[in-house]
Amino acid sequence: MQISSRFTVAVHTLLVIHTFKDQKTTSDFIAASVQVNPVIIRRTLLSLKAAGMVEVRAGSGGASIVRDLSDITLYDVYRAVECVDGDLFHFHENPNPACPVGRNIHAVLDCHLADAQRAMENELKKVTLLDITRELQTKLN
Amino acid sequence: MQISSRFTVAVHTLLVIHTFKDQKTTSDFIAASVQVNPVIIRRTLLSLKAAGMVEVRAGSGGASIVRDLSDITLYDVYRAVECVDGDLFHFHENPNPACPVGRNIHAVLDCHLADAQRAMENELKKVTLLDITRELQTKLN
DNA sequence: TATGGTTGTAATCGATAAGATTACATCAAA
DNA sequence: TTTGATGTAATCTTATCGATTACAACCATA
Repeated sequence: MQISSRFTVAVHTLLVIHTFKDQKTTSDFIAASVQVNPVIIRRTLLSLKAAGMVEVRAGSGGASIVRDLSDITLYDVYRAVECVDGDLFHFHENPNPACPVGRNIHAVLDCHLADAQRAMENELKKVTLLDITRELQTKLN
Repeated sequence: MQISSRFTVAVHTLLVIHTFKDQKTTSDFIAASVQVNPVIIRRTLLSLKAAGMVEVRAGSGGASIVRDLSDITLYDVYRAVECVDGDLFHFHENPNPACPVGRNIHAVLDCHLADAQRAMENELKKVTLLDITRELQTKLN
């Protein structure tokens, strides 16, 4: 199983808003670049808005980024749109407490899973949208 | 979306086989500890066998670990049972090449996603089954 | 203020994947 | 040969994602 594309869609969305900040970046416009349904983009924007990253103009249309790009990490975007209830690894629900292994499996495994998840998240925290937009600019030249 | 429970089920399975190595660890026996259907355990064992970690006695029943515990990392188990085609993050399929963002989104994002995935996997590589069994033994005392 | 384009949001659909379960052929040892 | 396991296919349920349709609410502007 994979982490859903909501994350990459959200990053793409933010990059479009930034790149075309002089135009009206409607959900249809963004959807044309991402090539997903506009409703997906609207839902993505709702999540990003809830996280305080963008503002969306209902009625007139368009979205803008309202936080400094250097203050938005990939991790922030990941958390804003991904439905992770906190745990990356799904644990089987009912290990048998009557068994010494079942009774202790969580105690011996949880910390290692948390370490792995944290390592992944820390990597995402290292990269800001500013970094990404600069890399994008380099590609465009 | 989460990584499936196949991974934690597989680790649990290996721990049961090791902990009860003096008994006949059938799929029913293991399933009773994990509390999943025995067929799930049999499929898990098939994967672990394909990865050269266990041998399973068809007919007579039971499974054994056939590699040194210090030579089996959590990452090995993860790869053996998890259907990851390689990528942890699912990328939206068709970014629009006619858009400067769509055309370059992979170029600017892929390496960061790979870094994050690698960081997670490296953490899993640090932990061996020997470590886990020792921690389990500590809990049991 | 009437219009038209846009957002917010619900509802439905199809696809995919996981795990549960049933069934049974195959196998190996007693 | 009987008995208890494994190997494996098939089916079912459930959950989630993304696509899609539909429409009310919204707002700038003509």
